[in-house]
Amino acid sequence: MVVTGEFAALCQTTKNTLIHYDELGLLHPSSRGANGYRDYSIADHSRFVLIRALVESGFSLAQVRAMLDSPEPSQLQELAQKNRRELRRRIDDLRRSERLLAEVERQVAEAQRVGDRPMVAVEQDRLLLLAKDVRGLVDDGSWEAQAARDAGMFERLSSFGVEATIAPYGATAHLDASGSPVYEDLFYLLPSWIDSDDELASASDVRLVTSGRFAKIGYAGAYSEVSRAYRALSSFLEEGGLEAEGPIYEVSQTRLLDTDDAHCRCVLSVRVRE
Amino acid sequence: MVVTGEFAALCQTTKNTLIHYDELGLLHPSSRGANGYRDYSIADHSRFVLIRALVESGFSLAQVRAMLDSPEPSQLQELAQKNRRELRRRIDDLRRSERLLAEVERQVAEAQRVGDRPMVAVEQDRLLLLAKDVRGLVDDGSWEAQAARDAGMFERLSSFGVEATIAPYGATAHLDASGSPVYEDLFYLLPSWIDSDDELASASDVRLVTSGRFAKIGYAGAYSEVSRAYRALSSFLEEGGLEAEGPIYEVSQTRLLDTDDAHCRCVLSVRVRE
DNA sequence: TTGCTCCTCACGTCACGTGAGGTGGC
DNA sequence: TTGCTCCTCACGTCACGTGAGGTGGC
Repeated sequence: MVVTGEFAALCQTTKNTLIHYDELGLLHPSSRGANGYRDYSIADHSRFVLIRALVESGFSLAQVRAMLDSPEPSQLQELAQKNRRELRRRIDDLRRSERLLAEVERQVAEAQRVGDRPMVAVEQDRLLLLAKDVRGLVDDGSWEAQAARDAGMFERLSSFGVEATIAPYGATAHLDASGSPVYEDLFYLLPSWIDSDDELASASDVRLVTSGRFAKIGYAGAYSEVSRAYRALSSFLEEGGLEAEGPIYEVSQTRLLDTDDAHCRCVLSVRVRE
Repeated sequence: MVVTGEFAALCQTTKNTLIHYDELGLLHPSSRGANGYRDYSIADHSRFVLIRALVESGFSLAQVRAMLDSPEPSQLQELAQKNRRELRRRIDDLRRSERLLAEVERQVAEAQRVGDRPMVAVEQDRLLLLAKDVRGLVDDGSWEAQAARDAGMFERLSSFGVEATIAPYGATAHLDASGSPVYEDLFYLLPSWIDSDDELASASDVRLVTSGRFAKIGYAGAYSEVSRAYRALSSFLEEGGLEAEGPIYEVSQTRLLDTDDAHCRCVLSVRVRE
């Protein structure tokens, strides 16, 4: 007598699942004991494994039941083809998600590596996707106008795939007389696996920041006091006799950790003349 | 004003999902109209896309909420790593399922191609997994003994992966004086993508049927009358002056179509001397 | 007014999971 | 008797889907 618990262990599943399938008429045990105990056979195991394989291929329990109840060859063929296409789509989606998670890991590691001690490091090429009309994105005029801009930005972002949606974003800035930042362009930093060789770099809203030596400093704290990091960076340049070239890039590396103004983490970097 | 329906379209989702997330506190619209209408902003879109990316990476809504509520870098890192491993596992599973569906397609196509007209065709190498103690698998002595055999067979089968579970199965046979089949060994036909080069071929319960020319005939009907196919195959050999060599392989190609004895589809094949 | 949206309950669905209360075999 | 299983309701869960009944803007 192969009873429910034992059979569940053989099938690497739970009793509840077997009882559920029994209730649905998907898998009745081939016999019952005098005491009402379910008694499974090898044929039941074959059927169970088949059911599981189909369920994991994306069929619903109802579909599986229909297939096992009236197995028409041509219909089966059609279903298999349809589900295989669906499976391939899901595999592609999951691969994109995997890249997303890899990017999250990379960003968090980077944020932890760059502390609040300034340093000079070599950066690779970086692609910035510029957000037009910065004022409109920071302040907001009318909701309608913002919605229209939003729609354009949404589309442009999604054209880079899901990963772009957690792309680090930031702004370019220069310093005013008092050493406080004045922002110029808002941008998204495109993921490093996007190649800068192709047509992208020539798009009007994409800017390539070529590789080179950059002075960098990390900042974690309230966003309202980010200017302290700017001052620390200035002091570092001055003390090291380094000459800045071009704008300062303020990048919020980890969108995920960036939930309110009180807990902001970002990295400032500026190119230094060789 | 970017209202629920409009925002849902921008997000490629449904109103219900947005309302659900609002109720869960996962994504409150950044403001409400005087009439109670939800009003979404670009920040809400960023948050939504982030939520979706995380959900599709395998996080539950509760997990996503926890991450967005208190984003601890080290905890996030850990979660991302864990989910990435899980994702890779799921991708592998889906790829196996995809191969399973491809095998289903191949089998159904094969079953439709081999009609009930006998023919001679070249077959590639085939690997048979032999089921020991045929009598025990067909008749059954005690349930206990069968369960013990089952367990062994189950394990052996699962060692070939999920696809093996819909592997065509069958039996070898020879003909008695009246031209009816006498069965010898029960076997499973291992999927064609399993390579015969490795240690497999030397296992005691695996038999390699080398490639060559085979006489074949398909059969669809009640299993109780399968001997008609055997007789048709015999006649075909006789009329063509072909000499059979070795056993006749009776293979039920499509486990999926094989739900009861009344609707059986199988293929008979036997090697012909060159 | 018509046709469209929006809102809030409230219940349904899918594939199970989880006790609750009672029985059965060693 | 103790400790284990088994059984059958019945209700819970997760991520939404689906009307039901009422309101609001052009």
